[in-house]
Amino acid sequence: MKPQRKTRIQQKNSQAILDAALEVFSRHGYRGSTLDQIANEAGLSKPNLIYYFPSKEVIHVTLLSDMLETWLAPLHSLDPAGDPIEEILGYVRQKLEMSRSRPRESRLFANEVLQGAPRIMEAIKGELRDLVDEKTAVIQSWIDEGKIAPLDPKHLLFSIWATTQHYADFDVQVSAVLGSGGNDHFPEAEAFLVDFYRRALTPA
Amino acid sequence: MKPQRKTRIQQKNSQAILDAALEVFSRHGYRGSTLDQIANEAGLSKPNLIYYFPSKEVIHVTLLSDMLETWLAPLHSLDPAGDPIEEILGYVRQKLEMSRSRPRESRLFANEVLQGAPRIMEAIKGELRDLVDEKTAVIQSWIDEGKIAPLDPKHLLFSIWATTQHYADFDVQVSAVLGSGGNDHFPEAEAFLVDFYRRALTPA
DNA sequence: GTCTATATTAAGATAGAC
DNA sequence: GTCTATCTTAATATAGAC
Repeated sequence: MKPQRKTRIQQKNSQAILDAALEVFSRHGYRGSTLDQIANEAGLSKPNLIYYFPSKEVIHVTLLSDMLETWLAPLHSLDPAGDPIEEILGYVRQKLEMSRSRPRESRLFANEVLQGAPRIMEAIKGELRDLVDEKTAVIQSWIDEGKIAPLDPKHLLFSIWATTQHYADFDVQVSAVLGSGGNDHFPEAEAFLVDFYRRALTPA
Repeated sequence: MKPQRKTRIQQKNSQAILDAALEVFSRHGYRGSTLDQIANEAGLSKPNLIYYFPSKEVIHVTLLSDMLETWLAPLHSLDPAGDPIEEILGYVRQKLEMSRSRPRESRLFANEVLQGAPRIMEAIKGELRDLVDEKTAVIQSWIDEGKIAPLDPKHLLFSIWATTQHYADFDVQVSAVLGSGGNDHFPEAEAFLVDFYRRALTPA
């Protein structure tokens, strides 16, 4: 047998570690998380965990890098040739869907930015900022053509990030305020946000 | 001299500790913060800090309790007898002003909720939820009278919390994306949010 | 009221047997 | 590849001198 880059068991364990680390880091932040918790969650011993990743920091950076592409994908897909209002509403829907399907990634990112983004500032000032510049230019052109209301495009994006990620990052507060047990609040959140943004964006 | 409840020096040191703790907890979360950091920031020795507060947890809970009243004040002041749109826009302005003047409190709260709100869930399910129920009933009555657009009142509040607190909690990302050095982005944030909510809330 | 010194626990990481 | 045992450092907290 030729040597493989990773055996099946290594693939499985690496994945289990990253999944466990996402669970722990997303709730407790970097410094609030321990290798013991991660190893426990992954069903591995602490030294075995260190066999796969050389340090706590490497696990954290791996998670952040892995998620970045996924995180930016919805904004990438904003189509300059599409219908302006529907494009933006589609972006809102996709971002909310990310909060629904990947709440841990959202909280991981929120924790990192709250703490001053020490491990991800480079990407924020690079990739993210470039993409925002590109897409806000598109939104500005829609405004100039009178196709959507004249609202500052960058602050419009901030509002979309804030309102959609809120349902992942502040989930315990949302559930506590809405009551009604373990209900899924995303359908009514989507109905609200789509209606809300359509009203705000439709030109007078 | 009669004994005082607290000498002047005790008042000063207690305050210095709480201020330092707010600085540290708001950036690193509960478990990510250390008494060393707090003592250092307060200009006191670690044992001296423990002389004033019996434990790390007590300091944290004190901060959370102290801020809660301040935090809910803007929503308390929403006046059922006022002009509906102006009342809600006033609430948006007050919440944004809180993000500007008290970003550390905002981040402290965000950290706590992100981590599942272990130390504040009681207040969220009690005081906060009761107040939200009271004020969303007011907003619903405005909707029923056709004075504002028919948008789910609770999700409307979530959106206001999310968009205004975003400028405190994600400040490093906002600054990185907007660029332009150490500029104060709050004036343009206020202009955006007021315009945005006025459009969304004005009945068709 | 404040300090130095230290007890105690837990965290990140390593050594070496199997 | 995985484990037990352990090293090292740092964290919360306490004891006791001043």
